[in-house]
Amino acid sequence: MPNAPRPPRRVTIPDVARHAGVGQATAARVLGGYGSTSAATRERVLAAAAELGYSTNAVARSMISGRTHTLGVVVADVENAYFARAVRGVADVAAKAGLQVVLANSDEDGEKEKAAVQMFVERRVDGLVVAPAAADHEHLDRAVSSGIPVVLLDRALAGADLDTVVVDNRGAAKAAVARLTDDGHRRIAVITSASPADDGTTLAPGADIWTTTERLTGYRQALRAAGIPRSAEVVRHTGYDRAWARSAVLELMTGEDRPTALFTTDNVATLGTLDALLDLGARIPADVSVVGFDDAEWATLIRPRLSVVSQPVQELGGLAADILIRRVNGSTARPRRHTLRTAYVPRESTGPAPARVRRLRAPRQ
Amino acid sequence: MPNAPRPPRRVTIPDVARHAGVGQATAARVLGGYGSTSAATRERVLAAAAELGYSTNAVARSMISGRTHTLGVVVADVENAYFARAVRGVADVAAKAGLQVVLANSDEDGEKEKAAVQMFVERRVDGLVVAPAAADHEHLDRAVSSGIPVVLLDRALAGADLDTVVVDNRGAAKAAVARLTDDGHRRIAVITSASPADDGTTLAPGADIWTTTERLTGYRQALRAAGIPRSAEVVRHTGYDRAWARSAVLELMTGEDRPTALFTTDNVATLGTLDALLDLGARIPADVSVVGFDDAEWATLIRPRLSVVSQPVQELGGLAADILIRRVNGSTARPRRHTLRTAYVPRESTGPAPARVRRLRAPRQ
DNA sequence: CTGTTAGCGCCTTCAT
DNA sequence: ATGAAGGCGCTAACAG
Repeated sequence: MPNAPRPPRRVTIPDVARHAGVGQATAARVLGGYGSTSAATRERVLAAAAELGYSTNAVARSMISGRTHTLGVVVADVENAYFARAVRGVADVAAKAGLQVVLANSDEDGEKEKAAVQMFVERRVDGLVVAPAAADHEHLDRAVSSGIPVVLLDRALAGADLDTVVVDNRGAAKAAVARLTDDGHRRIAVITSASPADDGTTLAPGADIWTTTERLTGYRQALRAAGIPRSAEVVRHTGYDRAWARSAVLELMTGEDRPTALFTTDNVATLGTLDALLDLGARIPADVSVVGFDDAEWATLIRPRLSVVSQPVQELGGLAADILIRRVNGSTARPRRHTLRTAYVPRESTGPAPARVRRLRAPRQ
Repeated sequence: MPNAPRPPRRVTIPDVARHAGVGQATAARVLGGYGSTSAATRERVLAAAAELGYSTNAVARSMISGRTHTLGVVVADVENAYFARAVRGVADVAAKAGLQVVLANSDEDGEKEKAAVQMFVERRVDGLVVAPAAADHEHLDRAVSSGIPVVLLDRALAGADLDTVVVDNRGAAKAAVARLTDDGHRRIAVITSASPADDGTTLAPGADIWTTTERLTGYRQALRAAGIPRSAEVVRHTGYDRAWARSAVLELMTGEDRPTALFTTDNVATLGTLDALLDLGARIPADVSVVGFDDAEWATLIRPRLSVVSQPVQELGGLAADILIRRVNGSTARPRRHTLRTAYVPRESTGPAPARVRRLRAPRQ
């Protein structure tokens, strides 16, 4: 990196003070909006400031106040609609409190997450929202003990004494799958994305699991409640990749004893699953029912419209910001888990199990 | 707001120095990674720092260097996939240069944008990426003259002497519509979203227009080139709202002399358009061809797959960050416009104009 | 190689 | 109501 030249010197309070012919402290008082000053001097100072083009130096102010009016946010990837919405939720609430949001993408990489948290601590953000990718939480605890409150978003972390904002993934999944069993489905598969670091057969050791694990647990509970044996469970981990999900479903649906219902735990899996079903010429829901986790703008675009479990993503982000702001303002309430409600949104992709399971043939392709 | 308590005092360099039994400057040299120190003292300082849990105060450092290692980004809305991708592009390049990204959403509101820019200037960000919503650029010029380089993203601003990263909207639109005329379409409509502040009939006065205007111009040029008279132009402004776009298309397609091809200038318009077409039972492309601007994950999910004009959104963001970094490092090149290439992606939603225009009936609904 | 000493721009006593 | 002086935590000269 070429040695960056330092920026030009900006107009400072002493400059304004001199120009206005008042003391430095006086100028500071009117420009900082504190203390008391006579209307007359205020005018002169303001005029001088305008004339010189003065602009507050928030860095210097932070130096003294110890607050940066900034919230750090670590998510896997802002490009992911889920995180984009969550970030928006954080940003909106933050903005109302005069805080800005600094963003970091972890790409589900624990090391990147730790590096980001470290930076945020050094930058003295006022609070931190983290959708954890790393399985441990030492780095987060360190942030907290150095005075920066942390809120976990979307995913809980075992053993972490941190505020956590999540949905009841297990219950939501269980309820969704229960609809399927109620409709007579006995052979129900789960299609789920694992972390990209993963080899596709087992889940990566990481926190992103928590969400997935919970949803899988909910699925199992629903099957159990319907009297379906463990041996009838069908789980496909596909890696966080649409094409991968597609081929997994292609294989699954053209095999023996294929499922009559598919539950996808995230939108990447859903997209790949639908790709496969479309290519197979499967009729939804006549041949196979599909339920996705998380709503999406295209869920109502496709025909049949996709039934989903929707979560209040923006609210999750907003609540995280809220909690942080409260802590910044001195709250010392015990950290706790906040669980927001999901909603099962029945649309057209789910229906009764077919009386006869039609055989699906792989596309020429 | 409750008066925020100031944060606890953190471990500082003097603390570490004392603990290590060295002078303050020595400790600073080790911890700041500059100057030279003996291996022995370095060890002691590092040990002391680790023991006390020292962490650099980037705020104090910024105070001196004048750099915050931060880029401000103002977009309409991170929730919008387009901006999410652009932000990601900026963040990736920024991260490689050790910069973080601070985010602000303008919601296409010029005032919000100005407030955000103002904040960024006060915070002394090292550079600013703005997808302008405001039509004027005084606030941006002020940022520049106060030493903060600005890059315009996605939208140019008339008369602004700023680096600008865009695509050739006009050319791309013209090329896409030309495909339609080549396919024999003579009645081609444009469906376009205007700013939400708008009443739906005219475009709001703002910069977001630039993109739209250019695309409309391209559309007109293509028609003209195909010998289609101005009187045959069909333009529907729908407000930035999917349902609105849907009803506009519903009305348009059930009326007299309906179009045989639709060109949508953004994804909200595309979504609403497809909603309408689906509800009308229109066969695509037999009854009507559709071309969208901007690719999307669902463009290949629907059948027929959607033909689109795709733009390198991440690259746009990355280039913006690049330019900024170069300027931070001292470049004084004249600001210029950088135009990235788009690609027309033919898929299945476009085809020859129908020989006989089938009448479409409004759905019972 | 190391320690001392000024500030960076602002807020904050403390006097006046 | 206003001014003078000290310090937030760090870097940068300058000596030694």
